[in-house]
Amino acid sequence: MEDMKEKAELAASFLKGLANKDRLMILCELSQGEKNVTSLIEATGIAQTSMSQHLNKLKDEDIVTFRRDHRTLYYSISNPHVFDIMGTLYEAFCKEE
Amino acid sequence: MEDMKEKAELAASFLKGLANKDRLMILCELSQGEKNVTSLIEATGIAQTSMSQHLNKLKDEDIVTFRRDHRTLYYSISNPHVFDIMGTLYEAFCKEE
DNA sequence: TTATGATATTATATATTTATGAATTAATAA
DNA sequence: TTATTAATTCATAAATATATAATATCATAA
Repeated sequence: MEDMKEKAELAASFLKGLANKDRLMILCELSQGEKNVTSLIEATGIAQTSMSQHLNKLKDEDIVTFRRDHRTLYYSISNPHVFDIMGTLYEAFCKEE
Repeated sequence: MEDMKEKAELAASFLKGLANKDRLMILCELSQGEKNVTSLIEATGIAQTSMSQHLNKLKDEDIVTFRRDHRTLYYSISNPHVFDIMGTLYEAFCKEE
């Protein structure tokens, strides 16, 4: 009851992490494996400051994580449920018949 | 390429339709079958004006539809992909171990 | 050290979303 | 007709999200 409201709030917050064109494009890239920030910028055309902010939001929602190698940060998807959602979105919007 | 941006925009818009605590609670109710507005209000505690606006947004995104029976409007989920997403959210946030 | 490359943070303007009160429509019963 | 029930629409304030420019940090190479 109240429990359900809490769950709904958590779930909504998670979905808000995904519900943005740029962040979906980032996740689409990351679904192929880890990528560093510069290559994400090149692949998507998203501005550097904006990329940082989007990655930060994805981190806040525990959707992605990263590791550092020298100067370079490699990001990757850390929440397996994201793959399910991406799969559904692919079915719904990217499949031609 | 550009194609992907369009798809990402559509998908983001769809997710935004879902990414709200109140709308998830509404969809949770509707996942059991069609419900009229008054019973949705009773079940969720969402204010009447707010309920109307949320239902309208869900309609805009083609997530729900409705039929009228006399004075009463019965809403139901019209997009089957919503069930997939709800299933993933259930796995991620509502399953205790 | 200093310069450079890779990325994050801060500030801020703009746009979008959400909440709420007041008024409105649509259907039916009295 | 008029009143009532069921629901929507409109207006607007408050909260959040997004975009962008400027600055800062951190690691490394010269």
